[in-house]
Amino acid sequence: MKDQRHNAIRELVGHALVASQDELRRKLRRRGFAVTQATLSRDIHELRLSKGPGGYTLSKTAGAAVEDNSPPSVAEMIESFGMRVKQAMNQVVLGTVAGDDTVLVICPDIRRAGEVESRLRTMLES
Amino acid sequence: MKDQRHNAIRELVGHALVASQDELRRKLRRRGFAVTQATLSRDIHELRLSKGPGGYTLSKTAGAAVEDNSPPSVAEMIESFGMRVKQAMNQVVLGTVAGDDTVLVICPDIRRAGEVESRLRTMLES
DNA sequence: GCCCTATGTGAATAAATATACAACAAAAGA
DNA sequence: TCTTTTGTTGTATATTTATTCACATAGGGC
Repeated sequence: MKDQRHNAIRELVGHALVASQDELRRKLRRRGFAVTQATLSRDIHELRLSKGPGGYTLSKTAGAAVEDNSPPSVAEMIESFGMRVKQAMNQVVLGTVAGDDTVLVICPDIRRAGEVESRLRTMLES
Repeated sequence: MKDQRHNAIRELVGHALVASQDELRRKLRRRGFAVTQATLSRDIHELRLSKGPGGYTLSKTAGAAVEDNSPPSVAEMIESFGMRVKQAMNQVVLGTVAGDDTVLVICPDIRRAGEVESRLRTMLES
């Protein structure tokens, strides 16, 4: 019975928008499968379905994804502030694209500013 | 801040397994975004993310989820440069103790400078 | 026959997610 | 400036989904 029900679920989510498990339950009942929401929660897990803006769908690829507890990287920070790096004389400017905040790194001399800029670019590329 | 938070969310779900909105909330907090689950529910809807066996993902493509040879963290960088955060009027100063380089964040106004300082401090605390 | 283990299920409930509403702030008009 | 409008967010709560527990059934070995 379970395998048939799984097929019916695949069929349903493939052809119609199914927005919740309770909706799925009602649609299945019309096809002769009378089960509870708890069972459907388990079915959805077994079928590895995804729920998104278009309701439940068969998941395309199971992304492996790794655990991440690390503090934010420089690249992530600069990215999240939407910044770009540019050197001007002895200063390195991290200006926002939208133009709100501007970050200025003031160095003792031009050579040092070049080093800082290069290092920041390296960080951003990595 | 909403756009930047959205970028951070995209970044996070692309690189790490995010299994719930509360987990996402904790990870965002380490990046300086302190918001509630309710806000993340709205963000996820706006970003049209899907939730499946691999946690939240961008709807369009299944993220490749690469191994993480991560760039240096903000905390590490600021720490390694021996910097301290301080707000002065509409500016936030990340000054080196030894006095070589000085980083200046220039904001449109004092309130915004307060936000930036607070966000940087949040990043450093976590 | 009995006992044991697997599996499947529902009811109740825990956990996760969405939303109504109020407060507030920023932007737009007057 | 003051007022209005629009957008963002948190709190509290409603809704939805996952899980725990108990029970039932099917099959295998004795």
